[in-house]
Parts: sequence; C-alpha cells; structure tokens
Amino acid sequence: MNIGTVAERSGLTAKTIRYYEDIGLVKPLRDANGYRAFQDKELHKLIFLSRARALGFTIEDCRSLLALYEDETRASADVKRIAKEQLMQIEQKVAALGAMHDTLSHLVKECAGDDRPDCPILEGLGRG
Amino acid sequence: MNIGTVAERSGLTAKTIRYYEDIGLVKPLRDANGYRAFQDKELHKLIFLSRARALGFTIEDCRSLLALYEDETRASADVKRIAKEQLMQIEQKVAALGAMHDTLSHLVKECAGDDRPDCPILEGLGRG
DNA sequence: CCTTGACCTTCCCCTTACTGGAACCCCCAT
DNA sequence: ATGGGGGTTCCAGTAAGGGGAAGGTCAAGG
Repeated sequence: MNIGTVAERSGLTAKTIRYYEDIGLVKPLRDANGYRAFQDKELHKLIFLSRARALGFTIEDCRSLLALYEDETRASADVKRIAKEQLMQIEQKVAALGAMHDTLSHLVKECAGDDRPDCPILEGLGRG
Repeated sequence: MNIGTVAERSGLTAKTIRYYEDIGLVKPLRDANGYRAFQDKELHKLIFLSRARALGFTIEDCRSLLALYEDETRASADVKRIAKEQLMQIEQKVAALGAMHDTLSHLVKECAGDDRPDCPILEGLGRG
C-alpha cells in the first residue's frame, strides 16, 4: 500500500503519516522506487494512532500506548493508568472551558449589542 | 513602572509582556537606561489582555477587542459579535471534549486494570 | 513513443502563544 | 568593589503538523 491508500484508510493525511514516521511511530518499508510500502500491521498502527489522537492523547501518550499495544504480555493496568490520566485532563479542560463560558455568556447577555458605544463586555474585561 | 511591576499587577509574566510589545499590542515608553516605562494606560491594556486571554480569546481576537476598547465611539454590536463567536467556539470545544470523555470513560470502565494482558482499551483503539 | 495528470519524494519555512536560556547592562546596598 | 536583583537583546524550542517548491514515478491515452 502506498501512502495515499493508508491515508484514506486511516483517516490521517499523508503529511501526518510522514511526520509519524519522522518521529518514529511507524517504520514502513520502501519500494525500489523509494515509495513507502505499508503493510497491514503499519496500517493498523496508524488507525490506532488516529483514534487515540481523536481521543485527545498526546503523541507521547500514543507512543506509550503503541508500545503496550504491540506488547502481547502487557498488563492492562498500565494502559488503564494512562487512560485515566487522560480522562482527568479532559475533565480539567471541560471545567476550565465551562468557567470561561459562564463568565463570557454573562457578559454577552448584559450587552445590548446595538450602535451605542456603551459595552458591558469591554467594561468587564477592563475593570480593575 | 518597570516591567516587573506591571507583570505583578497584570498577572502576566515579563516574558509575555515583552512578547506583547513585539507583536504590537502594547507600546511602552523607554527610560534613558533602556528600561520599559509603563504608564497606567498600558497597564490597563495588559490587565485587559490578561482577562481576555483567560476567557479564551486568541491574540488576534484580543487585538480587535483592544482596538474597540480604545475607540470610545465603537458600537457594542461589534464587541458582542466577537464575544459570541468565541462563545460558540468554546461550546464546540466542550462538545468535542464531552464526546472524548464518554468514549474514553466507557473504555476505562470496561478495563479490569489488573496484571492480565487482556485490555478493552487497546482493543477499542485498534478495532477496525 | 510521448505526454499528461496523479501520485510520490525530500526539504524548508510557517503556525500559536509563548518559555527558557545565554550574554550582557544597570542600580542600590554593603 | 562587589554582590544581588532588577533589566535588555537575541536565539532556540515547544505540539503537531500544514503549505508549498522542486523534482522523480507510474499508468493511461493519443
């Protein structure tokens, strides 16, 4: 499989896949013409990466998860620990965004939004 | 006021303030010795920036908001439009994080988290 | 056989919003 | 004069790729 094919099947872009090779996440073989030749195993790893990234894992998380994914003797506890840390980070982000949302929606609600220069949003931001 | 003082009062770091000068958000005067000399107006702009960034506005949003902040004749509608866009972006991020959270917490719940190699999290990520 | 267009390669710069560090200058107190 | 705690500039790096140039390759059509 060429890079275009695995890109389509994994949902990643060719650029991203080349980047993942650069940083050592995948190691495709090469054809005589220099084209990357992906085998099923590499494709599965890319699909794995695509999903893990979509769930918010960092590249370094993915590197750890991939090592566990490839290690048939891993303990599920190792995976669960990484996943739970990621869950907590997601929860923290949601909480932070929620606080932003509350403050901002309050300001927006107060603002007339007309032609007058009077603006509670700017006042709220500038108030010492 | 030197940069250390405004850093403390605005809640930004000196590094960040120098960066904001670099990209043209503030334009402090200079003392004879080359030190930045901040006046109250610049301090207020930095406080404004600190709050707006904390609410998730991008630097470019802040640039627009700051221009409106300084324009005594601005229409509140302009500010409200920017703020509402930001609100929508926050809502989208919350929704995306919520979806991640649901999927991941489901996987975590399924996982025994013991010494056995059997791991539903990895299975969930690798499943085609 | 030649060309055209789609695909592939490497390489380098760009992005966001800073942060860290090196090397150096300045001011005040001892 | 010296030590410490300011300040200054500039260079490099971060996460995770995206954009685009310059060029090699392949398959189909005329």
